[in-house]
Amino acid sequence: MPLAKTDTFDNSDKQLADIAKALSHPARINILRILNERNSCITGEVVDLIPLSQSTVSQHLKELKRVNLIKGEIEGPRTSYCLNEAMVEKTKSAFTKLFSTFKCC
Amino acid sequence: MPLAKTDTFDNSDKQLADIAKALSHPARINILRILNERNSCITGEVVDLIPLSQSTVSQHLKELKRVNLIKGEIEGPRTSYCLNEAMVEKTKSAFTKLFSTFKCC
DNA sequence: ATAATATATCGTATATTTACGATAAGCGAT
DNA sequence: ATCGCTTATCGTAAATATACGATATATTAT
Repeated sequence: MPLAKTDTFDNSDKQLADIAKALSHPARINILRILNERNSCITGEVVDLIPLSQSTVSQHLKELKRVNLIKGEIEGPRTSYCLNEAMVEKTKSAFTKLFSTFKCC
Repeated sequence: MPLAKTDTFDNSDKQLADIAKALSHPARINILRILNERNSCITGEVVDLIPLSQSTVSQHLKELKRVNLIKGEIEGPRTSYCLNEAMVEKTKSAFTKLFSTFKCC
């Protein structure tokens, strides 16, 4: 974003757009699905399941953590990730709310 | 996306990620709301309501059109845009389905 | 024909994203 | 103390995204 006229947009739209951004890569949706199935997962397990390098997967995890969709807990030498259920639900609500404003929905 | 290992991801996840990308800018969410309220709108009206230049707004419209969330119809010298209701509903369903797979939702 | 209007596209600058390998930092075991 | 393992971060390259002004194109009106 070169210039920041962006400040004039509605705040909740900015938040929703930001979460949409976090969901805008198939690897990250994949990661959410994995964490949902396994309840929790260390980085290495995610890396084994995603066809991307360790460092790239780590970046995707970081992005999901940035928007709070997942939580990471350090357990000795590893990090255990899991869904942040509260945020997942909040996100679901936010999308539901957006679509409910559309006449056709 | 420098390299294209992306081909190994689930196809519907790739589609959903792509739509999420289209929703990942507040201006574009704003445009969807505007088109919903007014049923249809020419480019110029959208430009007047969005704090961005004409060319930038045109790009955002193009991105929304790329994923089929909106339709554009040329009407003489103008272009009239409206929501693609079928796609809006499909998108709603896709998100609903995604979130319904999460245990917490 | 020409002028005015509307809008998409071009050219361009900057920022961000995505990807990777390499490195650093932390922990546990030896 | 050192080694091995795990993972985050650094450095970097390439691709995309975002923004703008300028321009091209098409249509309507004069």
